[in-house]
Amino acid sequence: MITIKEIAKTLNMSPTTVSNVIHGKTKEVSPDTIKRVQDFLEEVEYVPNINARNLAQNKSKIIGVVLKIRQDRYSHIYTDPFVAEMLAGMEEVIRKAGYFMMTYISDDIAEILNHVSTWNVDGLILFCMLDDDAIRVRKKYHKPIACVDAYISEENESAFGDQFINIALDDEKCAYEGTTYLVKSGCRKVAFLADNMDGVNKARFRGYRRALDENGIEYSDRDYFALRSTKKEMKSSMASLVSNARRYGYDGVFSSSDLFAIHFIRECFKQGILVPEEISVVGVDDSELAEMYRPSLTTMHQDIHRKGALAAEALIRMLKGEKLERRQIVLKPELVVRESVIDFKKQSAE
Amino acid sequence: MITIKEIAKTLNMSPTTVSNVIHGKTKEVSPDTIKRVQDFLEEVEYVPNINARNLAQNKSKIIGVVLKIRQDRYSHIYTDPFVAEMLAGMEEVIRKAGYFMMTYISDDIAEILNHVSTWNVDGLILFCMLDDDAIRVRKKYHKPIACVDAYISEENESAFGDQFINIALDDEKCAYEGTTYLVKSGCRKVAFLADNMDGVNKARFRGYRRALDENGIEYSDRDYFALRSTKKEMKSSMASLVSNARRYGYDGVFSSSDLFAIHFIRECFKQGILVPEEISVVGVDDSELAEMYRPSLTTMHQDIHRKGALAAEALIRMLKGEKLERRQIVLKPELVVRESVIDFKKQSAE
DNA sequence: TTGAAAGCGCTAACAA
DNA sequence: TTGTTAGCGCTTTCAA
Repeated sequence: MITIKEIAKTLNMSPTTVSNVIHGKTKEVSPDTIKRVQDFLEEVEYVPNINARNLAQNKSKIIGVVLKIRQDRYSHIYTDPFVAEMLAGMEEVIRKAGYFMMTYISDDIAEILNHVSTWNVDGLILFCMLDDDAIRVRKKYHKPIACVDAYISEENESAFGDQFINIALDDEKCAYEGTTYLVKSGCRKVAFLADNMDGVNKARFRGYRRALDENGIEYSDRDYFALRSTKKEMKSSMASLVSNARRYGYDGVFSSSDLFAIHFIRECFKQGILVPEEISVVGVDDSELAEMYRPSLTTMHQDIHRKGALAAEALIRMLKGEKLERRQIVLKPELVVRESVIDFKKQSAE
Repeated sequence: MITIKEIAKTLNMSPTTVSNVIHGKTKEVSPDTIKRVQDFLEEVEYVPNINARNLAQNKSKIIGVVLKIRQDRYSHIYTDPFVAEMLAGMEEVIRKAGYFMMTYISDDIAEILNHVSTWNVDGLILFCMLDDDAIRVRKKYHKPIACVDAYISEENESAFGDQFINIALDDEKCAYEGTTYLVKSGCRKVAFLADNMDGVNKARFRGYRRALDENGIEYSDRDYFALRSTKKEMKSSMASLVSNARRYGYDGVFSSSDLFAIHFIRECFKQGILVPEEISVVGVDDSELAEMYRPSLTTMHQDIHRKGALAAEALIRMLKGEKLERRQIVLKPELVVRESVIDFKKQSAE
């Protein structure tokens, strides 16, 4: 690889001039030299050494995407359709803006911080982070941060300063509408399926409860179908949830993700329970799976690709020094009716 | 961020000593100084500046994963379950070996080479590359390369030198066994579904043809179901393939991927054709979708995760200076019987 | 309009 | 056992 210094020597000029031409700081360079340099650069196929550049400029052009996740989860995080679609959205934006995406998977904040600071990462996208974790990152990392689906409590809001944005979904509404749809379709005993009660699911649970309340349906603790989603336990856990659903006569399930919804339905068929005839299911996400599956999933659509893209775009705007108007963008979910919820009219016609 | 020089000054010693301790070159350092340095490093939470290190050592600790792909494909490459699983396999190995993974998506070899050389990438994993493209990369890039699913012709073999390995599947056998299974199950008119005829699919097509030949089934050009898999055309293309299948009385399809198989089946149901009762389908990959779908897919299993991991492992061994015994690793596919092929016994019992 | 030179943080060859 | 120093390739300030 040829260096600027060598080029300068061959062309009989100083490295400064060459560097200036490369960076288009061309106001004070004669058209003649510009041409000479540019031609030569092409001829020798000059490629800058990013390490040197980063060192000199104290930056990296890297955007770190941090996926904090328990290592024993059912699927590797890349194969989760939601994550994949989100990453896809980010990747495109980041690449087109001339940055590089570096994903980092870990459940250890210290490790993450370490990584981020050795690479001198210019900006961070945090996914699946809880309050305190995000704060720990912010305390040590003073460049722009974009979160996806974070739940930041009021008291902590201020700690984040203005180099910060959160892209979220209106989770309460999401579950409220999904559950309401189930009830309106005739379900009387509706479960809430999720594998944790963190920020996102806590909000969804609230929405679910509100829908029950407003329709005069009583909630009992048994209605929360707590899935164990580790590699080892996922299958057996799902099996026992489904058999519970049968035993106690559930006729509807609001699932906190399409992925779980599909696993649930699959297990239903295995146990001889028909979906949607005996149990109706509503998912969340409308990931690529939802339309593909059979029965196709009735689900709360969110534009995952856009969510990723928005996070990346906002981050890049911050990197350019722009001030963002908002610290939080909340996307609206939308019900997509497909086949996994019982068709009320059809049913009553029989 | 504190630097080695600063640390040295505070501790009243030279940067070299500090650097030596950091790197465990501790044979020539007194236990006392070692302790002092280590304690201090912890105290100030020293983190090396990778850019500086890379510059000085002329390396990067980055492994580039190049996904060469047409931009207009049906799904973004991250959301392809096969790719996701492969990346997952790579990521784990790369991270645990102390390297960093940087994915790069492009269909422009020049751009890829450019990227690789600015970042001074230590090793490369190439996916979905054709012969000549891989050669173009090799010509400019002289560090270790691992390919996944490349088809290198004999004449080109030598051009790659020994810093090279290819991880492949026995594609001919894969299609041969899948097709044979369809025929043995009673299918008489079997189509071959794929969206291109590149290396992998060419080999699979050969296997498919051989299976037909050996069972005395004649092949006609119409039996190749050429799917158009761009975003715009995928759906309509699949629809017309399925209606063709019905018109000409196909009773079996060997699909070059699970993903396409599922889309095919989905479209069958849309058009009122039953799978497997009227058409049997065999896929390839056994990606996470296969088991999840309904009917679950009978498919040629390959260990995708392992494929990714193997590529990464081989690459890392090359980076460590080991000589590999083989230039090519060929994985064996294995038939996994599920629900998408007609059950012969059941059928004849009726 | 162009050039000289210092410095980014780290490593490594060599000297002490 | 420890220290000095040059240099990795690029940017940038300041001088010419």
